[in-house]
Amino acid sequence: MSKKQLIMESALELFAQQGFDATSVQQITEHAGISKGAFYLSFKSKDELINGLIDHFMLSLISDIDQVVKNHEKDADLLYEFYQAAFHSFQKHSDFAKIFIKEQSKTLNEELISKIHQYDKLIDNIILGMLDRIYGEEISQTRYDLIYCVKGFIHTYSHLILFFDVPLDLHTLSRSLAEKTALLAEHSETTFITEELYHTINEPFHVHVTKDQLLEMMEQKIEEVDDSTLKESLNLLKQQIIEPNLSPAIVKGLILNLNNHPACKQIGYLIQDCLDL
Amino acid sequence: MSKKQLIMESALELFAQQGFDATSVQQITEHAGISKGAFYLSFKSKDELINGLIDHFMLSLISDIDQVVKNHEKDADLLYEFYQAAFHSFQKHSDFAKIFIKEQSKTLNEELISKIHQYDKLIDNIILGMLDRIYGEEISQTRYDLIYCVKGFIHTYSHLILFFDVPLDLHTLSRSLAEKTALLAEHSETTFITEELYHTINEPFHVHVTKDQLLEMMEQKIEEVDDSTLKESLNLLKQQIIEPNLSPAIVKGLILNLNNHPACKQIGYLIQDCLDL
DNA sequence: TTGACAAATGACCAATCAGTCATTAGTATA
DNA sequence: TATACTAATGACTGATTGGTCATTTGTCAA
Repeated sequence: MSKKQLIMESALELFAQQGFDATSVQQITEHAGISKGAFYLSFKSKDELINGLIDHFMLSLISDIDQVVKNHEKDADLLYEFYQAAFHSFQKHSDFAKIFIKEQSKTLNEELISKIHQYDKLIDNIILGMLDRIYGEEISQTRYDLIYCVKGFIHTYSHLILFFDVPLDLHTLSRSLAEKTALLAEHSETTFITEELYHTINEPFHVHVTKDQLLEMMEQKIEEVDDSTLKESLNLLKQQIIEPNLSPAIVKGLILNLNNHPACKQIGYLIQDCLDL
Repeated sequence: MSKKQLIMESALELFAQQGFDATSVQQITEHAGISKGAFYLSFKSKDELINGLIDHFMLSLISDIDQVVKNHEKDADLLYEFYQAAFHSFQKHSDFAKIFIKEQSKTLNEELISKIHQYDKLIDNIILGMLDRIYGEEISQTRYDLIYCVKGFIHTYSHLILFFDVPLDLHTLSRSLAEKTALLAEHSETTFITEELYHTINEPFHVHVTKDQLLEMMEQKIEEVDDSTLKESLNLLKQQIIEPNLSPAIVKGLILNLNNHPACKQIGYLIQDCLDL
């Protein structure tokens, strides 16, 4: 196991117990059995560690669920499989899930909040895609409300899984939530979250840039940056804009890479906008 | 406004923005326009302030909702009225609601966590009482699941109200959630949270305010209020708690006197609880 | 054995924290 | 005006924080 991984695992455990702020770098290094200096050889700050943890586990969680939803053929069981994937992933990475569920405190810096918001949007898109696939036009009036209901179900029941030490039957839980979701999808009629409201909330920035302008800006940015991840992400996204051939999850991940770095955040938004995500 | 109230209001605003840990006593006193020493004349520690805030607003929130549920006669509109009360209370005390929704971080000490857990149970009881009243035996298999669904709905939609600066139509929201809740209550059949599981999680719980504590609070309130009706009602109820001798109708009337005044609503709720009404 | 280089250390720093207390300001009574 | 008292102040303390860096340790090839 690399030193970076060792630190991440030690930190995750402590963060889940105490939260980000209440866990000192000292504690992390003691728990990992290394010195404070060694920590700063792997991460240039505590913030970078937190960022790394969130990126790592969020992408893992999202790709877990995305894969299940994408690979499942029968629409009949899809809701059930979705909830199963989500709760099993929560159980597998319970330390991270604890942080994800409760630590939305504004203690975090602006950058982190926006990052979490972006991941939240990714999850929204997975849920929305699933619901549209199963119910199509039937839920045109309630699709955005349904996203919120699904997330609400997951949130409340996650508390049971994460914060109480009771053996639970996730199969029954997933079946129960699939039944509830289906009931709402098939019979609920009142619209609260309109298309307009949803987009007001989720896409506050909208600057129109042409494709060519954007490609030129990306080219320039590729020259500017040093980080190889950023360079590659930008190159791949450039290809995607010229000729789309990557899966949405990959594209979204690449954009998140950009959003990690303040210098690339803006261009990340523009690319996202251009690719209609 | 008393110094204590001034500090609580200043602190609440900052806590809502930054969280408990990230807000220093220094910041609070600067924001309130007083010195650090003056803070410690009103509160013996930062923890005492946080405890006071949670007690004050939680009781306010709970008694608001409880009163609406108890006083509403027509079962048909009850769910709607419940959601209306909850969301309006959230909007009224949005700073506290923000803290309540997100700050469940374990940064808090054990005492606080258990306190929040107890308040959560009070809310559960209000919701359960309401659901039982409307649906009775019909939901015997799903009543505990329904509590979690209702709380999940409130949680997700609260995000919209609290963290985005968009004008929202709470009437439509409450109607929409009442419809959804009714759908689940009438058609959902799968049981996940059994009676046994529910009680495993929520170990038996008793009145969290002792008689002596309550009497002390009443004494204090008697000093505070000007209105002679309130003073007399409080005095009579104090006697009733020490030695019951009034008829139930009179007691109920006295409590109603208290509930009419915002400043006494909370203590009214506690007295009601203590006298087993 | 030596020398060169990277890996790792922990004493140290400035900043910030909750909480204290000697001092001062303000006010009411004599 | 003088006295007595409370309310309020803010410089201070000791503890803790994230982060640094001169120093030591470990590991090679020569």
